[in-house]
Amino acid sequence: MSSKYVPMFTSSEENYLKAIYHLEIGVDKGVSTNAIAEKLVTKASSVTDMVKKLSEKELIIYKKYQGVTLTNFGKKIASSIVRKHRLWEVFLVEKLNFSWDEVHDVAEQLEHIKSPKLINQLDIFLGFPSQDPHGDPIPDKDGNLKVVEKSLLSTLLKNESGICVGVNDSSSEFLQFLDKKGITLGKQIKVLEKENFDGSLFISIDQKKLSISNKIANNLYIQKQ
Amino acid sequence: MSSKYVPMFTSSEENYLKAIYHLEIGVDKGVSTNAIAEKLVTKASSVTDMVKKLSEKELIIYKKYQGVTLTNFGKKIASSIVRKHRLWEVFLVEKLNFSWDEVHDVAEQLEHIKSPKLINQLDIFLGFPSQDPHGDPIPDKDGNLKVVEKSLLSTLLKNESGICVGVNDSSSEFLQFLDKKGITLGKQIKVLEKENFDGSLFISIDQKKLSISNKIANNLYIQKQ
DNA sequence: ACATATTTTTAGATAAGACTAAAAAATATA
DNA sequence: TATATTTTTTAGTCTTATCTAAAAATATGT
Ligand SMILES: [Mn+2]
Ligand SMILES: [Mn+2]
Ligand SMILES: [Mn+2]
Ligand SMILES: [Mn+2]
Repeated sequence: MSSKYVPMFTSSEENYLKAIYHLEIGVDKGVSTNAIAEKLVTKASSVTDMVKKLSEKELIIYKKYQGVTLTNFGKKIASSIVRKHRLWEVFLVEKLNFSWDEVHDVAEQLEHIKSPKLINQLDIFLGFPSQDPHGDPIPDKDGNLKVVEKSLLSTLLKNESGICVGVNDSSSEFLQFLDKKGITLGKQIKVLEKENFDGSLFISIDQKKLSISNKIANNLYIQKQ
Repeated sequence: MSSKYVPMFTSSEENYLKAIYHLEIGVDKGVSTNAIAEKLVTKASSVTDMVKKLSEKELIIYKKYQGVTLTNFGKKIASSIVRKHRLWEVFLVEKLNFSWDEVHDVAEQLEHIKSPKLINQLDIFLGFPSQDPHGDPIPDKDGNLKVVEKSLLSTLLKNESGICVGVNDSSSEFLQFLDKKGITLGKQIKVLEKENFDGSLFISIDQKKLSISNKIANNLYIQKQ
């Protein structure tokens, strides 16, 4: 009888790994203590303590004052947490009738449940979704992401159009704002006018026309057509 | 990522409340420190500490050396944890293809997820089940249990029969043993012979006949016919 | 280059929840 | 009733994860 060694980490350790995972995307330097502290709404001194522990466990590379980087091992753990988070979000929306602005806080709890079988079966039950309700990709078991081509709505020019495929900000305020305007994933958006002085857009979606600020356009991902 | 959910009670507090809830069923005295310690696989001194805290929060009545009793408030919290535990067990078996001997440990984790909407929607999704996979009743939102008439198989006499409706021991060893013998909830069992000297039974289930020990018969609930 | 500002680390404290060992109270037994 | 045993509580320690305040290192600006 062979039993596989499954490393156990505390929820706190997992949250730090996930924060570092998100923060190191697209940057080549180490992730700073302050950046982690800000993301986790904690103090820099707490981060220093935890970062020493994670380094001890070979989950991250840490040298004093140099910031941190995930090791391959750390990446594996972090992406498995992200995978769980996003699969649970799909479950909540698809099966339990949650709206996309209600799922995040619950998923923050569910992502720490330890059971390989649970997450495998959930994946099967949901039909192997590749994206969560916010259009973010769900890592596979090996941590690989299916990268989808997407651009910010703000990069569209006048008379160009695209399909709404994701959000940059997934705060419930922003998501509820989008709901109010009838902007949901999958919908087509066409830019009818673009104001130079403030970057605001006049767009059409469904049969409706509306204007949206530059801030909105900077937080909405579309797939160009 | 930045939202900090402040739970009303910690997982540890909830586990103590649940343990007391189960231990005080059918007894009129306070639940002893040692009984709680044994149930939670911890030390009596730890129990004393926690019991003081729960008493402070008016979840239990505690007087030194007298054992503890849940207050109505404590009962409400405890039964809501049991409700969550059992609903999650149903979910795992009905939707995720877990077998009844695999669900308990995962449900021990899931029962501490804080989200009233989650548990309401889960209840709807599962079709308002009244029992968990082990035949145990699921408390409603107010903590009320639908009491079902049931007896131990060992109380059946020769030539009497009944429907298998629950287990007294839900350890995975016992449940796997039942699986191996083809004994699952809903099946009819008839007592063909009853040995006086050791209490063992010779029974029929489906088309098969088999003998089971008194220990088994003492851990299986049936509804008499 | 050097003073200033910012970032990061250290030192020490706190709180929750567990433990061990020993004291105190309750219970059982002779 | 006196003694022995068991149960429960207390006292003190440990670990994890936080915090504040202060020191040290790094980055910035003139
Ligand atoms: Mn989320
Ligand atoms: Mn998401
Ligand atoms: Mn259970
Ligand atoms: Mn059960």
